[in-house]
Amino acid sequence: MTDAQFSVIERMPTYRLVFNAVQNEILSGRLGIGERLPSETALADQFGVNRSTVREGIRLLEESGLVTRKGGGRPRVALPHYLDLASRASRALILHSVTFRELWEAAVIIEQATAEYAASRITPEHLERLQENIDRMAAMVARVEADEPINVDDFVAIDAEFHDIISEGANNRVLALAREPVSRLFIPAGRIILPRLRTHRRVLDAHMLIRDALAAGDATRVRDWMRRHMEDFKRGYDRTGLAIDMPLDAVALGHATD
Amino acid sequence: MTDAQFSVIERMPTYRLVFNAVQNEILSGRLGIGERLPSETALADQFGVNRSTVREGIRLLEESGLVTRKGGGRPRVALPHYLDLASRASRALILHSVTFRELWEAAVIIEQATAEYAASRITPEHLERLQENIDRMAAMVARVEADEPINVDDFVAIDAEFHDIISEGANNRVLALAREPVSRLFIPAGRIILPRLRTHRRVLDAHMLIRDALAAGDATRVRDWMRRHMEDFKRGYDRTGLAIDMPLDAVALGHATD
DNA sequence: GATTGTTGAATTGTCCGACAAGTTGACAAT
DNA sequence: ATTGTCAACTTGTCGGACAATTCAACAATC
Repeated sequence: MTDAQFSVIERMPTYRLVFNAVQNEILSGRLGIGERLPSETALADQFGVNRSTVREGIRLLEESGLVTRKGGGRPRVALPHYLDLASRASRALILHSVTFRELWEAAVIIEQATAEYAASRITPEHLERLQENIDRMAAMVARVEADEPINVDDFVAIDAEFHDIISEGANNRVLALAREPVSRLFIPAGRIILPRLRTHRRVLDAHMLIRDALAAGDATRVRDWMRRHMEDFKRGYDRTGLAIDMPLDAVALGHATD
Repeated sequence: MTDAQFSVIERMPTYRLVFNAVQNEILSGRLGIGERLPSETALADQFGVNRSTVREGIRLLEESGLVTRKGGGRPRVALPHYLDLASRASRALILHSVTFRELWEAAVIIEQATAEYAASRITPEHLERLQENIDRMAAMVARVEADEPINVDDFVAIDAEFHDIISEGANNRVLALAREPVSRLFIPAGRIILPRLRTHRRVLDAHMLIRDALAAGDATRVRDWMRRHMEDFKRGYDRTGLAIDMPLDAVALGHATD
């Protein structure tokens, strides 16, 4: 009754073979990071294929991040930065219509853990950058409270930067990778909440409390304030009237084209 | 004294313009998911460029996941699955020489949270799959304890599958995205630990306890057992004598070529 | 009626050859 | 030490070409 099961036959196109071949050279270290790739004609000769085919293979490498073409011209071998993947990840999540609930649940976990690790590892240099960040935000809050207009995007960017600095301070690249796409998706949400509810002062206060706890190296206090900060954000979202289980749809895009 | 600051001039190559143009068509919905891309010649005419140029642009789309060429041939518009990014993410992490400590710290956080959410959301269907998974693992453990040889890769795969099922049960795609690269990097580590320490029985016991707690919907118990399970793993790693702050180097690769 | 051939048009994969624009590196001039 | 010049090399883009596949519609068969 049951038909026999066959595994899919796949005959890769040549340009993909080129891609794999060069990729292996890079991953195995025979082509070092920063080195210039052999010229297209050289590769074409070496592989015994046409230059056009090599070019298509190189495009794959380019998009996969193993090769960058700085400025105008010569492509170099690069090691793809893990955070570069974040933009694609957040794009994929939006296309899959993830909800604010999913986003927030993940964020509250990751941000808390990040902050907690940071408490014992953050350096004076990071604390200084946090202070500088807070100063900038304080200036904007002052303007808001004087009813002067501010640029919402700038405020949100400063907010995001604060959390990014803590992420650096946590000194864990795996966690940073997990955090990045989440953090990016938060930005459009922030853009919606802030101007409607004018929660600027609350954000600033929370940041200062977190900074203090970090400076004191008090992990549980850091964790606790971060949690409250995140819950505040969720309350803000709730109060905008946006349904928490609605997808973060295309509104969130905006700077789609890299 | 200070030189004037100029913003970088960027002149994109044409193939990249093609990439952006088609990408926008897709993201804006004018090109629907599953639809076939216009033919290369059609695109070339439309953009007023050569077919070769269009092809290079399509390679970028291909690698970025917005277009797939099923089996042999015709490219279709696809929405990139977020989990597909994971292989690239783990590759990037390995190239950056992340340490087992970083990996484990992230994993313990994410797995705990995932399991905890799963406690209140997991479906009978998922519980059934967990049971089936446990049965398979039990069979292997029995063979190990009878000193019969087993395939380590199979055991590790079953282990990973157990955690994947829970991740599905947690019903949070953002968390699943964050979890995936971490989970993948754990696999090679598991391959090292298991055969050396023969911890198969311990793993199975932990899985059964977690399954029971999930079935009972007891979030704190789930969380607790998952934490212990993860800590067990770390102890296992410690006892292999591998330094926790050493990078997970190329050993972890192995199936590099997609 | 559903599966299995047939056939012809459309499309992809690959190749070749060509050329303008730009980059690189060496060397000369200021 | 910066600036100018020049030749060799590369990349980006173009045009045309052809075999191999895939697709869709239709015919044939059980």
